[in-house]
Amino acid sequence: MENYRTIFQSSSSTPAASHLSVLNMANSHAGAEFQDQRLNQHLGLLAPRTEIPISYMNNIVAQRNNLVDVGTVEVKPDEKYKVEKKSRKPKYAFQTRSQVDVLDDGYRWRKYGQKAVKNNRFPRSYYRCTHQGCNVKKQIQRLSKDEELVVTTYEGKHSHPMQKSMENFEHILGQMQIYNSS
DNA sequence: CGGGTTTGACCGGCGC
DNA sequence: GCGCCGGTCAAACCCG
Repeated sequence: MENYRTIFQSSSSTPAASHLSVLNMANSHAGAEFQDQRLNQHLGLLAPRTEIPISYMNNIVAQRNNLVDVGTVEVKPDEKYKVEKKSRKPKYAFQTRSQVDVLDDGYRWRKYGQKAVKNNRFPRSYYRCTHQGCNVKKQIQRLSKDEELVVTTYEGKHSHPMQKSMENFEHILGQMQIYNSS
């Protein structure tokens, strides 16, 4: 059903590098499209002009041959992908190691659902951006595989600027533990 | 009262 | 067609 795939770093990495991993691609020819600016905006975490080391994300994409599809998200066949092409929204996931499920990412969210998902003891939570007319959603899911890992998935693009200051992002960045391939 | 969350119902897609 | 699964709705509820 989902028109994207989530990719995790192979777990065969060294302990030091094994924390993190993710990201996903909004479409099948992903790599080239991950300009920092766009990724930042789509994530909805940052003001457009903020400079942050999100470029690490690009490294992950560039190195995606070393990544492993964890299979948590179904991938649509190309046929269906084309059908949905015009209506597709950007969709990004990332993973944090954190005690708390919901990170303060600077936007206001209203929870509209919670579901138990198969093969996971933790429920998945569904949130919508509360800003009038803004259609962005996100899902938050803690993995039972590794209880400290929280996957956050953003869908859509905010139609408005972020209200809160940028400092909030710092602690998220700290938690993101982005895999650095170097 | 106004905004949020909780929670079971509902619904559509998909596989059998 | 049926049942499972994941996503959403919405009524009830909660709280400042």
